[in-house]
Amino acid sequence: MKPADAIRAELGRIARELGAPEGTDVILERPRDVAHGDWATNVAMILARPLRQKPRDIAERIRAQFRAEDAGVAAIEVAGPGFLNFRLRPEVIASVAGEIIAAGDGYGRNDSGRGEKVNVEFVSANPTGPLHVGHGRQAALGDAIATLLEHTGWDVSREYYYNDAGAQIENLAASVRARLLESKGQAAQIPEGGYHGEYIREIAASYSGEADDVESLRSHAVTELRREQDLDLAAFGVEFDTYYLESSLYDSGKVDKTVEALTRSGKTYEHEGALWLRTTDYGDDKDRVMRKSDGTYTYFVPDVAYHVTKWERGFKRAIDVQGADHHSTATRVRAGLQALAIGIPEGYPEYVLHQLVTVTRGGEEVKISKRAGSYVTVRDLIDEVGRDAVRFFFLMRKGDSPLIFDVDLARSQSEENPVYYIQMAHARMCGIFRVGAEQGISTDVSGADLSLLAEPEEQQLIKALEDYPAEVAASAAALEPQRLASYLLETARLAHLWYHKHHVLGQEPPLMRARLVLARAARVVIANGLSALGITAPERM
RNA sequence: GCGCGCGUAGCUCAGUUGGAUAGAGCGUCUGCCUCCGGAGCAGAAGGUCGUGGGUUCGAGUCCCGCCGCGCGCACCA
Repeated sequence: MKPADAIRAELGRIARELGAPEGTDVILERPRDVAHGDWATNVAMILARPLRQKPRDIAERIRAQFRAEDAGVAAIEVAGPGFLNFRLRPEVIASVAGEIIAAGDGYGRNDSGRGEKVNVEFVSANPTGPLHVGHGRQAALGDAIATLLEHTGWDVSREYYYNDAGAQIENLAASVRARLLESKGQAAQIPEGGYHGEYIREIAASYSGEADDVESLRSHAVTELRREQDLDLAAFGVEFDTYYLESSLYDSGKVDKTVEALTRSGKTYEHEGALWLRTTDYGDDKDRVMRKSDGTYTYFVPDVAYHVTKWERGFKRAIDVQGADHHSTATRVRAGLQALAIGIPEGYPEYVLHQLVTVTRGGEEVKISKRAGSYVTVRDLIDEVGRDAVRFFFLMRKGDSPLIFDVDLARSQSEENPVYYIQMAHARMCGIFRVGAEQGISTDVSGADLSLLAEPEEQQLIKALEDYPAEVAASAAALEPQRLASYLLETARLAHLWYHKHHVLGQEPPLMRARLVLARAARVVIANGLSALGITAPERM
């Protein structure tokens, strides 16, 4: 049993004896200030009202009844308005390092998802051009969220939705056709809303069919762009389980079926030749058109049909990662799903929205790339700063904030660059074992006496390592990878600090063995954390 | 105008779902370091958490108003 669990159990026992109401949560917190001990609880303050006693009096009674010895507690103090602060015996703290090594790659995982299916949809770029930086942020976010869910026991399916039907694809085909004709010396113009990037010329050049065969031209263009996007994703190290084509929703009649079902629900009406859905019944600020007066559907109808398939495919939970410029779709899609009244919960799907990305170089905003013309591609970034740095930079800020991607910082191989700082901490821990092996030192740590890990830097580092599973759980539950990123930065800082202050190799064998355990435990946590974020943990830099 | 989001150190941002004296990096200043990798370390200065109310033992965190910024407001996607 971990020290914290022992304390929690003992507090629970006493709380019951004092007559605490059923279901009283005993929460242990890591105090911000180390002067407040290793663990603290506010349970006495929580109990003050139901027990009708002063918080400090309750705290005193808990302290008196606490079996400190059994729980590995060295001292308990009552502080402030009624906090109970616990100080553990150093060897009890140190013992955690051994458990971390034993758990290895599995350290930090839990099964709170109970193996239930969850669908995580992200990127979902239209096949009309290379992926841009916003897609990169989505790819990093979506993939990390998916991995975090896997680490917490969910059966995750990564899904990519291709909007391969509709007006923009026609524009794409028309744009390629214009470049094709142009290359043959004929006058042609890219249509309004068409695509102007260099890649359109490349697609035109690789097309061998007739310019007037629009069907063939369109399919060629989509194929080429899907291939290109696949290469971008491969370079980023993102793999999807499913690619879902919008066109298949039309082909299979699912769109028509959805419209019929919505019409039957009585939530629609005809107005000025169009078919409307009463999305205002579900919190929208105005009703939305489903079928335009020209007979075609607006985009959100296939979106609703698409999400119905997620539900029917057995995903009781679905998460959509999207740019914040799409936030209005959330209300509409949910409204459509509710109107169908087929048992889909109100908050389905969950949305993780992220703000825009600005790329800067030399303090100036970068706006264009060679191939795409009007925007920076994710490939530009990966080529320039590497996959790991791109991923980390996209994950270190919460999605709610706009993100400034500083290319110079991401490239720099110094401690100013957070991803290098963390990877370096990992490499250093590995370096100890590498150098040890070179010097012929046995790095066998069996039977190490961990009570020798008593230096303040060691105790602090171990406590941080002990917090890793809770950080993973919190990060996954909130769908916020940046929490884990912050945690890793702090843990790397503590690892660097320890490394510089205390040597491992060259110490008396018992102390060295204990410190080797700590070095390995730190390595395990940093490696597991980086892996949860989709970032590699090199053994040397 | 309406909806969503965001205002925390000079800059870039964290902030353990409501806890104790609000933190980190960069920058600035003062020192240190022959080392398992100097891609280093110790310390200092720096704050009315946009603003005004409210909720309660306690608010950066929750609620309301106001100010500022971003995004969205099509029978586009």
